Amino acid sequence: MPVTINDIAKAANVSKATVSYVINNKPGVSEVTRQKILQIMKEMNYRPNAVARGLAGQKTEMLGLVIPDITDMFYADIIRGVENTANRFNYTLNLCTTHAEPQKEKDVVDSFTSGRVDGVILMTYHLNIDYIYELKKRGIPFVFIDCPIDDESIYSIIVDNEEGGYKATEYLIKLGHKEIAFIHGSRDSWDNESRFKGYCRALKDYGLKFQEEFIKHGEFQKIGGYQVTKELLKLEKKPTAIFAANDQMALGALSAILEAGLKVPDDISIIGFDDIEAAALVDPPLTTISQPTAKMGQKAVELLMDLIRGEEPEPRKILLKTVLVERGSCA
Amino acid sequence: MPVTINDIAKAANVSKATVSYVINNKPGVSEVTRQKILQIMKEMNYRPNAVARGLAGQKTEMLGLVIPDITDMFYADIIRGVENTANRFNYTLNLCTTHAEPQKEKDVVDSFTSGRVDGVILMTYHLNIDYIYELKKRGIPFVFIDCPIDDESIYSIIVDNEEGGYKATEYLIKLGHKEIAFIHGSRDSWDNESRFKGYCRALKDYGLKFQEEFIKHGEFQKIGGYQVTKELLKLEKKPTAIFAANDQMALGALSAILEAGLKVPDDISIIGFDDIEAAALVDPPLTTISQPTAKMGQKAVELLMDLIRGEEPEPRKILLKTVLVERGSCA
DNA sequence: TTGTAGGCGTTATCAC
DNA sequence: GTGATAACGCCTACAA
Repeated sequence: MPVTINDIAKAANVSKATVSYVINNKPGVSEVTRQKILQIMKEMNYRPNAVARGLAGQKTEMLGLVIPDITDMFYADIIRGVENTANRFNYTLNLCTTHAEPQKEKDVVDSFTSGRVDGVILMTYHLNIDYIYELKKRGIPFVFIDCPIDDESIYSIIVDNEEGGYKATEYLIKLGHKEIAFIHGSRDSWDNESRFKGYCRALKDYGLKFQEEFIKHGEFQKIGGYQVTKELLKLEKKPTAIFAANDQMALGALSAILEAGLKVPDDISIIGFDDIEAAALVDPPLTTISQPTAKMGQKAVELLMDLIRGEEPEPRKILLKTVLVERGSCA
Repeated sequence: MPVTINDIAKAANVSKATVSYVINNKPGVSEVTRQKILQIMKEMNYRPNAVARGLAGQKTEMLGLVIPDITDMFYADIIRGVENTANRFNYTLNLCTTHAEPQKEKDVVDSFTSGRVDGVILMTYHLNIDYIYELKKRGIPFVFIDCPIDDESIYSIIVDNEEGGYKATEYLIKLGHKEIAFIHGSRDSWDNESRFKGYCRALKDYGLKFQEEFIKHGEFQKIGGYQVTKELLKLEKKPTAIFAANDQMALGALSAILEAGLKVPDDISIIGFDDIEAAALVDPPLTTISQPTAKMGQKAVELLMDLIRGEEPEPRKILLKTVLVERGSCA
């Protein structure tokens, strides 16, 4: 049986109210009693019960984080950003992974709307707008990262994927490339679409023609990138550069090219997206577009904290820029 | 203001006790009232407050996880194992990272001993035996993973690092190597010491002599592995194989060797430890010793659940074996 | 400056 | 079967 505020009060010969005051160091307690109580708390090794405080004070100092997968570096970096920032606010993290399963996403979010946490950061792919409106009614603050839904009222942190796609393509164009292939990720992915839009816009801005045969689909998988690159290499007019919508596919493309006896970047340039850890380790190291993962986590928490404090921060969308990481796979 | 059990009770014209019974589907409620209450709960979109349940029932259905770093693949895999298993028990995860800082480790553990969680899984490097005994008095169940302290009374999951070190060395020996270098990790690391012991034991068992000049220190860092390998390559009698105490250092060693114009594994073989993601991606892919990360997480949770249930499981130490992952860096 | 008492939302122990 | 009512440990008016 852990020691409670009552035990302290008895031992110190005061009421629990007084003890409570010193716990939360509020004014209105004489220095003598305060010191005495402090002393006794230390002696008895007292630590306030967080659950009881949560009930009484209506806040748990915990925040929920819903994320697809911890073992994916991209998410791991976000989580770290979230945790570090949460700690700054004396908040602790309740983590749930969904593996991007629709049902799991709902279950997890439901479990967070039971008073367990003061607010939730969401990274989900399948929650639809109705559900999210439902969520708003539950009265718990939440912030999306990369929200797949375009609704002005939802607080969210957004990465400017289109600008990233544009930047990648422009980089290749400025390097002198005119025949640039694009490897799509998942068809229904918002991120992927934006990157593709950036690609198209860059081509257009620089007066390059869009070539249907250079557009492939790799489903965000390494193997996908590998396979479609093989197809690309069979074309009579091969591309001189490949922009893959994520690094995994770029890595796949890289293997395919090397396997065909060609050199990167001498024969073909490759640029990826995400800047996963492996990107720096392959040979040649992969040039890519890096997402500001730590900042995404940080901004999400800061926004959420404002909401928890009852503020209504504006704007509701925070747009973060990507950055080009030049390594050795483009020339 | 979320709807409470009282609101439901009023709406259904019963007492909250009755509502509570149906929430926890306990017997002793007529089918009619049960259905009626269920109906109303759904209509009013009621969900029980987890914090209040925690206070009343003395359990939070959450467990704490103290770990150095999420962005390290090794830990990430462990976390995943923990989370999956915790979910099976309907438990959710409260995650805290320490970055292996001594003070942070203490703070975090302290914060978990405030009733916030039902039990804690610890992966720490600096908590000393006194503190741990202190912890036991607090009455909260805890399980260590890779406990750095050798005390029979502490519950912990242990990886047989020595056997892993032995296995790696033996593998090289059987490949015909006689000049095997060893790159140490951190000097004060328990894991590292065990791996080194395994290395020494294997040399001895196979009648190979221990050569001081082949023993280097890389501090578990890639750059460290790189630097000491450069030194190794300057020796008049170079080693024919290198066993690095972790993959990061092995990767560093790999770069150093390739940079020197030598081939792996033709000129020098390399074996690592941990099987991080990058190990499979480099060229040549790294042969390494893999730790059973998912199982470590799983076993830790299972053990902890027994403790939470008030059992006293034996034995208190669970020893897990490593596995050799043969790839292309040894010949 | 300190104490009393009510409340936070549940669970659990009794009676009825 | 169902309903009061007392915990659970803390916070916070309000009173003294």
